[in-house]
Amino acid sequence: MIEQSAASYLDELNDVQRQAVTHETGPLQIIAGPGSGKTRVLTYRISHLINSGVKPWRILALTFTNKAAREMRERIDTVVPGGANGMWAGTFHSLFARLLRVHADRLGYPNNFSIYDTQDSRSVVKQILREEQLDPKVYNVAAVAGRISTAKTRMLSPEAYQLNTELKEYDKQSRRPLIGMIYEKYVNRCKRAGAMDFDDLLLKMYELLVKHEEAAEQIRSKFDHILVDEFQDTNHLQYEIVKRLIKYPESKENICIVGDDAQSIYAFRGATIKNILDFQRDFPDTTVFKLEQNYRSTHHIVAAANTIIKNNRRQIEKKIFTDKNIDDAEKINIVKTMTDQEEAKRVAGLIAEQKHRYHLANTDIAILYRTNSQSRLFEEHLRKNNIPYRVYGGMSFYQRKEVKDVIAYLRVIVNPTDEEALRRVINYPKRGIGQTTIDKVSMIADRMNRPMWDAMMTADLGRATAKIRDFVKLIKGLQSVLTTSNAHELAERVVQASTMLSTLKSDTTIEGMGRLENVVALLDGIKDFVEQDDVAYVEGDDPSDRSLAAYLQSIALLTDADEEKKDTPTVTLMSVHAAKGLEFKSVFVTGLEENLFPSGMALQERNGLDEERRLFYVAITRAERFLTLTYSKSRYKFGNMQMSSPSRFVSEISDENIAASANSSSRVKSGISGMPKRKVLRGGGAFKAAFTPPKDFKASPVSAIQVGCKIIHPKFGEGKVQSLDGSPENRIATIHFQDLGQKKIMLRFSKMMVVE
DNA sequence: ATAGCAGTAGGCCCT
DNA sequence: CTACTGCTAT
Repeated sequence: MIEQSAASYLDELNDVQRQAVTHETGPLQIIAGPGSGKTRVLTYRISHLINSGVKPWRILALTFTNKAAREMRERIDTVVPGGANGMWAGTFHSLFARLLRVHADRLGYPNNFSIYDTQDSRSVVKQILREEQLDPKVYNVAAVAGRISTAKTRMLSPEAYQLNTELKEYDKQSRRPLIGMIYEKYVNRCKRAGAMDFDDLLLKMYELLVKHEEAAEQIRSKFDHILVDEFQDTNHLQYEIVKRLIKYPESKENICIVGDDAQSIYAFRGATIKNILDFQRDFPDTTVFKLEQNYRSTHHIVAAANTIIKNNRRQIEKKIFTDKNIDDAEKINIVKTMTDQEEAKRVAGLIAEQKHRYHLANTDIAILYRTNSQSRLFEEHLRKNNIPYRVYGGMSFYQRKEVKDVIAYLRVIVNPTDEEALRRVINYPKRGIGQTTIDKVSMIADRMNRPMWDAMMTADLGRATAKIRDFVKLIKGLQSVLTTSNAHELAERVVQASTMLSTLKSDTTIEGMGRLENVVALLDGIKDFVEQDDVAYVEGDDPSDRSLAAYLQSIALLTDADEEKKDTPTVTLMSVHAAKGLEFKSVFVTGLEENLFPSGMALQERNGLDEERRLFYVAITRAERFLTLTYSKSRYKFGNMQMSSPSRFVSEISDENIAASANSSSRVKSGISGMPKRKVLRGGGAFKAAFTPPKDFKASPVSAIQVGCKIIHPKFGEGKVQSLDGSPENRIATIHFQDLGQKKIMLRFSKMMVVE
């Protein structure tokens, strides 16, 4: 029986793929180039394991997005009908959250702990900064939260952070010496709120495995096989956890990691290729397979990808090849425009043309960009051309205010100590509880060393006491039906009882109606969740956890890539990061300009350019047949028109793979030498403070500002650059202004135009 | 003490 | 462009 079903799928594989799929026990590493059938190998391998008698619930498959896990499940089901039932497949965060629900009490958290998203985390930091009266300009919220996140990923406790000289020194240099103290307060706040942030889901899992042997043993013994997808994008902490799950006495070390160092694009948030190298050290018996045959793209695209990635230093050696040597395969098209507007217009036009000429469906086409803010112009022009599209990323459904509000109510009902959720709804809809009262509650809570909720139930708050008690009563009333009603019924009660529904209904503006629609859509979504019963059965777990807590957990950990498709087939607009793992017949990679792609920030970081190049590699290898690269000579940035030069990546592609229409004249070599010369412009220098910039004022890129340049500053007027100081990203120019004398200016924040 | 408004400063990278 | 801050009316 095994042989028969085996034959049907093993025949679909090439030699290397088959060896990887049928490899029996012991550590396994699969290096998988783009389009090399990685997902197929992974799903067939799991199917094969199940066919050979491994119980699905003893398999742990860690993916990067929930969508990837879902698709894996579906594909396994087509090979082994019903086979994926009970398999542990999901993201690191979602599976660990599930395991932590069982063991949270050992770590001092309630089992119904909340999950703080990035916004919540920042809001906690902001509270602390306000209380400590730290200058928000110096202590930038995002930067502080970023430092805390880095510390957690490096497994440093607040105490360890305080003792780490390197971190201390860095903080001192960036004039934020108190980050260690803020970190400590942050951790206490989260703990008091019974909340874990995204990093905690990993960190606490690690803590559980290291410090709580009984729980660790229980978790380890659940799994016979562990598979990790996109291993190149895991961070150190994730790898440490995986190691502790699989390395123990008598372990068969059935671990399979799949990845491609050339597609590592998350170093900026701690992913490290070092994990791959460490893996070979930690598991010396590892069998390695390299999937090098590309089944996705034409030879032009594969050739371009190979040429580009060769420019990177140190990488695992491999040569991607294809036998799709179609003679008339379309070469790569390069489109150059004068403005970003025109770029969007051309792309929309080309899409219309391709659809017509090659009978492409909307879903065959994707527009990729480096930053989400670039989507706006494409949307505009696609609309003009009546091409349906869908933008992924950016503000997702669950990040909208009204949706977050409903969810915040639900969070408070499940876990009233969740302070971020509480703060969100304590005065929404308006019930006369202002900042002063909230601050007072917070202070009392601090003194009691208890959650705000406790203070709200008991403390005397003067005039506001009655209002607060009413709110407490509202929440308690909803809590009392928590066990008797399902998540959907409860959510309906919430919007009624909180008067959110009537408040929204009374708003008859277009936006107001949209908000109401969103809330209704959310309720529908909760209903779907409650009614859906095809969720994996997991041995030892509640087979059908449709509870409100389970719902909240599932939505807290959604990623951009998980957004559901609408019914209408659409053209896809997304960032290159979000496009990882996807493929399209026709791909437009846009905004290929220096300081955009590669991004200016990345260029200043060590190894930043290499990561940008890998990102470009990922972008172009998404294409099956048609690849169009676009760039513009100018672009609006920060509300200013900026000149831009073509990305160096474009010139790294060999001419033989580029379509003839994109002749040499459009292939401008990158560099800023092409800066147009400008006449000296005299602004209204007569009044010192009231300088008005000339009409054709255009900010020049920072790189264009050199010692000796004459510049015009929009406020200070004309001046001459005396000297440049500081790091490249924090370049400080000393400028002698005609009217104001010497001034030091941070180039990052000011917009100046070079005149000579 | 709270709510709504208007002006302003900071900031647009990817999770 | 937008998310905060401070002001003013209630």
